[in-house]
Amino acid sequence: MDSKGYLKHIAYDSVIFGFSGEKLKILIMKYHNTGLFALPGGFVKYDEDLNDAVRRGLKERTGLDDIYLEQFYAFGSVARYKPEVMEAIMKANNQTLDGYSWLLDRFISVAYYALINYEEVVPTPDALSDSCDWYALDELPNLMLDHSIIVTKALQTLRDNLERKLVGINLLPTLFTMKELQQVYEAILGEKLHRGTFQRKVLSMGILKRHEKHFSGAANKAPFLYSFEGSLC
Amino acid sequence: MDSKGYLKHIAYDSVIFGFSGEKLKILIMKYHNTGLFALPGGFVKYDEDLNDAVRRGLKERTGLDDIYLEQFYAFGSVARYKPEVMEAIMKANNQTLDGYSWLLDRFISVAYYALINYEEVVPTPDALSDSCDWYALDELPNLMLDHSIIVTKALQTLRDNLERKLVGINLLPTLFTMKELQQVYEAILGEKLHRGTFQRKVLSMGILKRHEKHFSGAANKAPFLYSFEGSLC
DNA sequence: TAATATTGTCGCAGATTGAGACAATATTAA
DNA sequence: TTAATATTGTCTCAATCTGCGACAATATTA
Repeated sequence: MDSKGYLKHIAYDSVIFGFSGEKLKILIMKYHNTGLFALPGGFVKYDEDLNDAVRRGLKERTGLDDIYLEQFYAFGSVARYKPEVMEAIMKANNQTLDGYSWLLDRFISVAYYALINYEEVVPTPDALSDSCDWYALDELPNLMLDHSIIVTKALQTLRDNLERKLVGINLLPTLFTMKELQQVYEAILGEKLHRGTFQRKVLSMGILKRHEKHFSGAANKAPFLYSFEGSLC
Repeated sequence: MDSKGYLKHIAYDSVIFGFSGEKLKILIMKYHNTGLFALPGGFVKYDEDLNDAVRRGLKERTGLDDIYLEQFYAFGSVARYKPEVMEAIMKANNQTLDGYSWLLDRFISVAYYALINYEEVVPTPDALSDSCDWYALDELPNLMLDHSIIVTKALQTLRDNLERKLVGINLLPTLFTMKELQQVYEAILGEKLHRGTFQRKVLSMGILKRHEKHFSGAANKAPFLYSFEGSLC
């Protein structure tokens, strides 16, 4: 157990979605002096639930508790085992490899996606990285290892789950307009939706509470504000 | 690396579905002299893809290659860490623990479900178990650890995926009648479906090929036989 | 006061779904 | 040989859902 109290061979990666400027974005880390971009990830302590490990990592990266989180796949191919990548990251940080050789071993990574309110987040790098920043899905840098595949699968799973639950709400502030909610859905699905149909469908689910109108200062009729009614899905 | 060439801390469990007697059934192992029942599972070799490890295990348990297989969740709570269970199994087999202490360590288990043609399978126990047999979902014995939860989640995921793809077909022989297909769906969903509506919907998907009629010997109009047309989903 | 951009809602046509009905047919009973 | 029976293949009809345009309401600007 020379692995600093972490389980060997097991890692997690997280695809943290936010919504801003009518676009879906995710958090990406950039490692010191390597030009390497990666998903936020981490390891699991010996006495820690896998899910708790991920929440711990999310808290460190975003400052948030109580995040909407969904596990979607465990990536376990041999092809993703590239010790030279981890070695480069360690060396760029002047770390000796003593006691860290377990990091060069093979890992199976359990991937999660999270949905958060963009405005509440303070992206925070870790010791090995010099940035943790938002990137729009259509403007991602090249990601290391199989992280691009992980992002693709995260988005696909999110789309599949979108119809079952009203998860899109987790990407918005407590109060939001129908138009904002529609824009979230359009960003996730990658297609335009008909305004009337969307509103009719969402309201028919009976889980939105309508509030007083919001006078935005724009040259048009003021929209209602809504909030989510019910337990976190 | 005293773990016989397997990755530490990582296991898999498989929920292998078959259809027989109008019921959904799964394969359950019974361990020697312990009264313990469990899902078929195993470990991942150092130079082996996670998915390949599961297929290797399925081949051993069922004799089949090319199985419809879907990963659905990685179970990683600390609560599932109960070394005394594994110890009891080993002792009941007169195994010394020398060289096997890695088996008493904590494991995260990646769970898969498989859909197979019941009639093609020859259930085969492994060295530690004295049976590998079919159990109907509503007549399962008590399963060790969190395996009951794994089964529940497998069934739920299967139901969710059922509408998206025509996966139910994987539970039937190459040639089948519309009634048989409907019975598979009813067994999975746990509810009766309307005959006319079901047939219309399935045929509208355009992925079934109709063959000549099948004279069953029953006192009624002979049904058509169908086969699945297209690539394995 | 008129023009403009959105919003909230409605109505209609087409598609989908749920449920029953009826003829066709393979076998058994008379 | 013929009638009875059980199941199959298909159809129809009503109810519901969906896509899409239309129209009035309204907050601001010209």
